[in-house]
Amino acid sequence: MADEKLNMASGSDLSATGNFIHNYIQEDLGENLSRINTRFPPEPNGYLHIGHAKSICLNFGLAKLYGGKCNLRFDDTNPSKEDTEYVESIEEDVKWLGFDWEDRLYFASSYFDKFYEIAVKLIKEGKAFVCDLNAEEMREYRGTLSTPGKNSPYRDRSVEENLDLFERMKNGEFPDGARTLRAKIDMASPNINMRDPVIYRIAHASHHATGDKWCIYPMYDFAHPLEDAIEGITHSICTMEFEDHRPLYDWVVDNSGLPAKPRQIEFARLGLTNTVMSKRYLRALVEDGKVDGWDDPRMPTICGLRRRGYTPESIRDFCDRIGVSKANSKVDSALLDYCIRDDLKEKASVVMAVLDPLKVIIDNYPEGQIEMLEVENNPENESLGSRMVPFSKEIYIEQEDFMEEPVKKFFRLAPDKEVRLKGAYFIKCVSVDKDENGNITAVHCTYDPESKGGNSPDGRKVKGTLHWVNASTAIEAEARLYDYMMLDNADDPDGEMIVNPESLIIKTAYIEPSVEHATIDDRFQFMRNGYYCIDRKLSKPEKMVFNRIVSLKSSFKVTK
RNA sequence: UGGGCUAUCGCCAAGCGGUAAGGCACAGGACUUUGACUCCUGCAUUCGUUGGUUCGAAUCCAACUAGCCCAGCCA
Repeated sequence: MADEKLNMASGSDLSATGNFIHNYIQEDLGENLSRINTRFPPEPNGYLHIGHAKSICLNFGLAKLYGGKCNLRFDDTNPSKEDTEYVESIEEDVKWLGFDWEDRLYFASSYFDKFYEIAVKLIKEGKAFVCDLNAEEMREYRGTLSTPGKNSPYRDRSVEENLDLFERMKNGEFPDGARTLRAKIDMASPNINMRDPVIYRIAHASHHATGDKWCIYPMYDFAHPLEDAIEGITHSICTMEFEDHRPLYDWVVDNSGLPAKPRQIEFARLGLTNTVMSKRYLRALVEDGKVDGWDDPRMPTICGLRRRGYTPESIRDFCDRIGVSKANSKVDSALLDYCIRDDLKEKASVVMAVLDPLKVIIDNYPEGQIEMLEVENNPENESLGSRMVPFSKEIYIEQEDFMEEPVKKFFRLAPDKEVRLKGAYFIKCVSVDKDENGNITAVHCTYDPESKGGNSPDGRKVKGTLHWVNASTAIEAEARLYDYMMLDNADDPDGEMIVNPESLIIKTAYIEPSVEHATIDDRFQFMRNGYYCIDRKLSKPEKMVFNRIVSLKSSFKVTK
């Protein structure tokens, strides 16, 4: 089932062009490869967001499509930033998105011995050296974007001395920053990444997985290609900023002595309107208390989207629709909205809830009577069945569904106008109660007993159908209405982060009693309003809290 | 400014020398016991610009222009 979905999500037609990565893979498959392997390689230093979801869908999707495997690998080569807390949340998120790495859960840190061995090999071959330059000196020697660097004075140490020094680095004889191991490539390269890059640094830090076993750690540029080669990854897919690193990636693979020859392919990161994606800004929002943690329902994090009520299916569908290219881009958040509405429209039961109540008194309805009316749960999906909804003399409708002086083309309730109450009766407005200030306090109607269920035997039509809720039996719950986290494109890196002040509006919702036993993964459409779910963090049986996942579209505009 | 990359509809994005797919958004209309959904219809004589090659160019060549990335002992 989940597999079918995945297959569909990644396009099952092998001849489909899809994107440029498919083209590369198909070329490679035609030549020297019989199958492909990919990997999703997060550093466990933070929470995953929807940009990672794009990469996850891409990597797992490609592997599945071309009959290969996708590994989950933690790129944990920098102990000062990493923590097991993050590996747990990342595993949870990948699983929740619907992907399965089976038994292929790997850690860069489990290859530390192998990396060390290869570093020693490079030293012996005269391809790496221990450098005593400090950070500042190294920067000076590196040159600039437009001027070449110059060789480190330590570049020509003997193999023996390098071997000795490197071992002593490993043994903890030197403090952090005292020395580095560098690849000996070309200080005059126009590509700065090739100017004798550091491949090992000293860091007396405890590693989340290896503890205090090591005090030297490999750099990304050295470790990553080796991780890929060791695991037999054929296509190492990463984001565009690593494009300049590809020559170094290839250099490391070529000089590693490892037989594999993974190919690095870069694609553009996901940008989304009305939000921020960079870890730095997301962290700032959390730390400054501008949002309710990493899982705030406005956040683009996977845990935030999950708490908001997005389904894994909708996120996969989104990732599938946005495509993959090398061009910088920013996808309209309206597409994500579309994806979740599209997924929920046949899955979610439609219930009635009123957020801005206006009391309606049905004058000719028997006092004290409550009758149960059967209403289908989803007109587009009969398999969702039906439920019973209580109805009586006093009900609530939305304030916006009544106008004492209706604007043109207003076909909801107004004096002397007749409308249908969904699944109940036709009602006609006969009078209005007002307080001393002239505010409407209640609307009086009469109902047509013949129209039970919502149709009149005489065949007369009404233009409007309103949702409603019985006043005496409604559940009072909290409704949290969300809007985009950021105003338009307010992610100004230099300015203060301004969260959209209307991104969270809390209201009281009066909901029909059928939602009483709703649990965490239940999702509903509040009729004519939007899709909602239980907030997994805040909702309690005695005081339910619903998150609005996304509103319904509306083409009705009041034109006074 | 050295190197790398990118530029096709408001937003994504196919296209790979034979005469501009698709999705979202938007606008009309039909339908409707959700002003939702669904269904029709419309939405790039034009592919950053300018030249060139060709019977023919978004696709090839040249020169411009604009944007993004790189000078961490981060990933």
